[in-house]
Amino acid sequence: MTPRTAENGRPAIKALPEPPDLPPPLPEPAVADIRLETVLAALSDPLRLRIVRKLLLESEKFDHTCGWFGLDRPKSSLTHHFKALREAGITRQRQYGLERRSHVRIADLDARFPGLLDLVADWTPPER
Amino acid sequence: MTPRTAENGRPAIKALPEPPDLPPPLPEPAVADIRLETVLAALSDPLRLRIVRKLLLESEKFDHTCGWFGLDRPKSSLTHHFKALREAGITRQRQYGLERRSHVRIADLDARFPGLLDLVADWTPPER
DNA sequence: TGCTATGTTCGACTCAAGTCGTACTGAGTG
DNA sequence: CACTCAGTACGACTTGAGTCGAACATAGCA
Repeated sequence: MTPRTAENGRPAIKALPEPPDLPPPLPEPAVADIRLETVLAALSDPLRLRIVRKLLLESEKFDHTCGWFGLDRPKSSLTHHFKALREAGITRQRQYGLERRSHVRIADLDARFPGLLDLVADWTPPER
Repeated sequence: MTPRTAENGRPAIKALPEPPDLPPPLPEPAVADIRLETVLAALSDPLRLRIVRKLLLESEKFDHTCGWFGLDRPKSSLTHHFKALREAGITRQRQYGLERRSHVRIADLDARFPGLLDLVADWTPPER
């Protein structure tokens, strides 16, 4: 594992290479249009913080469906939160048949807001 | 000016030494109790982002009154926002006679969320 | 004593966000 | 074709945040 920050010993957060031919991403802001206010607002919700953190720390394959997260909420709520993350520029979503899979736009966010994703990865959810 | 981060050339953001005898701070969370969700929510408002950024970049004396910011809002709105910043653990406020002066808890925030204040300092307000 | 200046407190209003149920869509499968 | 499964779309509800005006509090000063 290549560490994300050389100083600490935390596991790496690494952008996975994108396979060549993929379904096009759902509508999302361009890198230059990602706004700090919007990103912070999107990340101020504990559920979305959990989603992004889990994507950062536990991603195995290229991207993951809503169901992979094991969130105990109705589907309509999940749609809401995943849409918020995508429209803020935090995640990218692609349609694979029926499934809509998400991953974090690591390179884009690192370029725009260096260090931000480390804070998310280090976050600990509030107990109970 | 000692740079906050050695790599870039941005002006320093430095915690100023606290004079020995000061009025006690208004109620605020302890360092360990500062929550990322809360901080991000507090910073997701453009006006508060402006306040913190201005404190980081233009602070000259130890701390500043509400009026120093030159914000064109009624006083009750300012009270609301400064309280939100203080209760999130971002700023510290002290009462000097009639005035309530604020400064950013730089050391505390750096310890808890390294890099976060750099993002605020680098932020550019939306035009118009 | 009164005036001014700084800022709080309260309550009202508006609006956005989170929450969810229900109905729908569209791909895969038998 | 009928069925299931992943997820969207829509609308309703509730809550909390931002907005502000008006009234109040208090330190300093003339």
